[in-house]
Amino acid sequence: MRISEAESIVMEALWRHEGAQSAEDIVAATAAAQGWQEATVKTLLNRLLKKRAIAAERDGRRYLYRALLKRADYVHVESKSLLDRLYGGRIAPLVAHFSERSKLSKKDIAEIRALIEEIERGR
Amino acid sequence: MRISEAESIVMEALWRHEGAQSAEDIVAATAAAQGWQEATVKTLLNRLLKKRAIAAERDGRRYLYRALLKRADYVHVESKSLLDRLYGGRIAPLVAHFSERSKLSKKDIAEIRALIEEIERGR
DNA sequence: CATCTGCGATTACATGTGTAATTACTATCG
DNA sequence: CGATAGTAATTACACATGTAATCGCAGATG
Repeated sequence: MRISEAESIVMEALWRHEGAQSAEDIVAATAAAQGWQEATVKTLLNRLLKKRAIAAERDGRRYLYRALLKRADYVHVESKSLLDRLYGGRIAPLVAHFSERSKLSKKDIAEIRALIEEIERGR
Repeated sequence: MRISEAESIVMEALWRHEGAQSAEDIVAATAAAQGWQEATVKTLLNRLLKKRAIAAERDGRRYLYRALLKRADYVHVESKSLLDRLYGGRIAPLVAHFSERSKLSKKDIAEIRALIEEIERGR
């Protein structure tokens, strides 16, 4: 089941906190920044419920929502899809692309180098 | 202007060849693999024309189509969007993600290492 | 108890997208 | 010249998505 762009904004808000959150919390965390009305957030929450990406448990008069879909899983699916579609499924061409295009910063390069070394050290 | 998933398949077919191609060529290059009818490809070509992502020049009774949008630009927009949405705009976390998740192959690692070294050598 | 109020549930509506079928036009062939 | 065939243009239609407004119900309040 696909998560749309707008829905993913709501998911991010849920992922940012461990525990379950009320609709009000989610609205507070997203509406202003996105220029959304509360109703919009409610709709998105309902669609995510339909998609089983989140769960709701009653808490008195209201519901508390929490993510069922894990961020890492979502991130992986999205990333892999992009890598497959645009870079033949390999990561090096992506790095190469950014190195030519956006010019990687010193920091980016140092980070990647450190990562690679760490991976290689770990066999 | 956004290029949809299906439309991008057509763009890829156009990008694969330098010169302009006929609708028939594009159909041959995509329809079977996607399980599309010819009409579907025609629709996509027209939508891409509307979006100014491609251009058509008359060639006798038919048209020859060619990409206006450059693949590198498309790839960049898509990649940057993903990086921004999921990895805080930095590339190292993406590499880290795949190193944990998909397990990078020896070849991937060697490629990335070579890239980094090349970049660093080039200052 | 009658009402208000805060939430969730339902409904709305325009646009985008996937996927075609149908229509219309224009060379070409008999 | 009229029929045919290959193309492109127009129309179709269901479902997804962005973005809300409205409805309805269960407690809180006077």
